[in-house]
Amino acid sequence: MNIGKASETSGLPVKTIRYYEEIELIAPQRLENGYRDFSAVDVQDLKFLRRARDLGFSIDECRMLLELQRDPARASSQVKSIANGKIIDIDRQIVELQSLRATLSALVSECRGDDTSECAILEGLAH
Amino acid sequence: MNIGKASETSGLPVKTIRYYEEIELIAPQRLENGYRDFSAVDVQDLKFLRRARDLGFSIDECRMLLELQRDPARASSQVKSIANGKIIDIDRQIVELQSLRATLSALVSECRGDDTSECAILEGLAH
DNA sequence: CCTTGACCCTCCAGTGACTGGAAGCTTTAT
DNA sequence: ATAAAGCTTCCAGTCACTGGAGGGTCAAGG
Repeated sequence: MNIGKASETSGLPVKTIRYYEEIELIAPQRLENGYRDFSAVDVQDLKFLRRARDLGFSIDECRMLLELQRDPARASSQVKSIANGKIIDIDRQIVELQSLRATLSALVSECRGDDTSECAILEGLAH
Repeated sequence: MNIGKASETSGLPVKTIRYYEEIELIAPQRLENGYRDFSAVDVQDLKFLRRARDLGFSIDECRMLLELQRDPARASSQVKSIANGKIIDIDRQIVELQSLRATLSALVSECRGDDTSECAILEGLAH
């Protein structure tokens, strides 16, 4: 299967797939004409990568997860701890965003938002 | 005031301040020896930038906000609409993160996390 | 057989918002 | 006089792609 089809099947852009090869996440075979030739396993890996990226795992985390997936002697506890770390990250991000939202929202509610120049938001930022 | 003091007073790293000059967010004077010389207004602007960045505004948004701050004929409605746009962005991000968290959390709860290789998380990603 | 268009290839540059480091001034303190 | 700290510019790297130039390959239609 060449790269266009692999892209369509995996849902990853062609450019991204080439990039993943460059950083050695995947290593598809090459045909005599130089075209990449994706096996069923390669395409599986691409799908795996897409889902893991969508879930917020970094490329390095994806690399670890992929290695674990390929390792028959893995312990599921290793995978679980990576995933738990990610959940903690996400929770931290959510808390931070909620705090930003509260601050912004307070500023906005104090700003009249008319055609005069007085503005509580700018004042709040200049503080 | 030279850059080290401006950094200390504004809370922005020296490198960041130089970068802000490069992208023309600020334009401090220069002394005869080539050193940047920050006025009180420059330092105010730096503080403003730090707070706005902390609140999640992009550099381009900060540029708009700074221009509005400097413009005595501004309408507070312009500022308010930028801030409201940012709140909408933040809400979108929060929703997305919550959804990721739910998915991850469901996978994690199905994974035994022991020393066996069977792992619901990897299976979920491979799907 | 030729052409057209859709693929594929590599390589280079740019994104956002910095950050690190090298190489070389100037100033300050001892 | 010298050493340390602070300043300057310029170049490269970060993360995870993305866009484009320039060129080779392949399948279908005339």
